[in-house]
Amino acid sequence: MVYQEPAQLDRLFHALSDPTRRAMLKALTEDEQKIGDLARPFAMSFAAASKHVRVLESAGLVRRRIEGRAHVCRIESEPLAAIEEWLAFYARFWSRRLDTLEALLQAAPDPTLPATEEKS
Amino acid sequence: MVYQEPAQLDRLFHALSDPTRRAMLKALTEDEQKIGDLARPFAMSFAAASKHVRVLESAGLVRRRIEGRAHVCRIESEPLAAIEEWLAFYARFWSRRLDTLEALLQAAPDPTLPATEEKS
DNA sequence: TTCTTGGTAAACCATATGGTTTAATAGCGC
DNA sequence: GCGCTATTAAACCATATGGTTTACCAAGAA
Repeated sequence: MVYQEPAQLDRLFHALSDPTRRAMLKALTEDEQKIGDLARPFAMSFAAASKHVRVLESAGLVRRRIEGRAHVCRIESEPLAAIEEWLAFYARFWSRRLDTLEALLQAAPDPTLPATEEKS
Repeated sequence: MVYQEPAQLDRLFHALSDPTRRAMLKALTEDEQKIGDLARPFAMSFAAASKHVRVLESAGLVRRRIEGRAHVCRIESEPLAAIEEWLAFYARFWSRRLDTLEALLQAAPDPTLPATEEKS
């Protein structure tokens, strides 16, 4: 069960409602990034970017590891499964979905993870 | 293409980040509801509920039809497909997903819609 | 030790959000 | 028209959000 209490969904959706944060998340799919790396692309102060990271962190979407003076961030996409789950309930209310999802299933048996339990 | 400009995703995620609004959305899966119906379950003023509906509406998740003095709301779940699409990119980064999705695909060939184009 | 770098903390600011209450508007029943 | 019902509008309030700036602290480099 990926069930998350409502507050967790709140934080999750809220974290994703900002384009900067979504961009950061995307950047993190490339590789781990230091806070500074994450901040650089954006026209905002370092401190602001740092706050964004914290929001992502508190939504569980980012994990932070401190290495010396650098804070290294890693995407933690597990929480997104909670959204998927939430979405599932509504899936039957739109049509295009089946095509989309099916494509997904075909598409990408995770190339990055060590092929965990992929549909056995 | 369900592509939505970033601002649309912003509005979408933001609309969903509030538990009241998610509850309203869920209520709307049962049937169409007047604003008053939507408001009733919540410990808040009518006006407050009305504002929530507007947020859902501006995210495209609810459509409003005026019938006499009543405003009748209907869920518009199409925009959720945009989230699904956004999520798709990250899907490969978590594992449990495949099981979940597959279950979904089996589960519910939409019982409410007139069997549109279901995977031909 | 001193300087620079990577980052947080704190104070502050403008605007957004979620709520209230009190009008005001429009449609139905009488 | 008169009053009740369904809803919005407007004014207001407290708190949250997204940003800034300035200080501060820890870790490498010189």
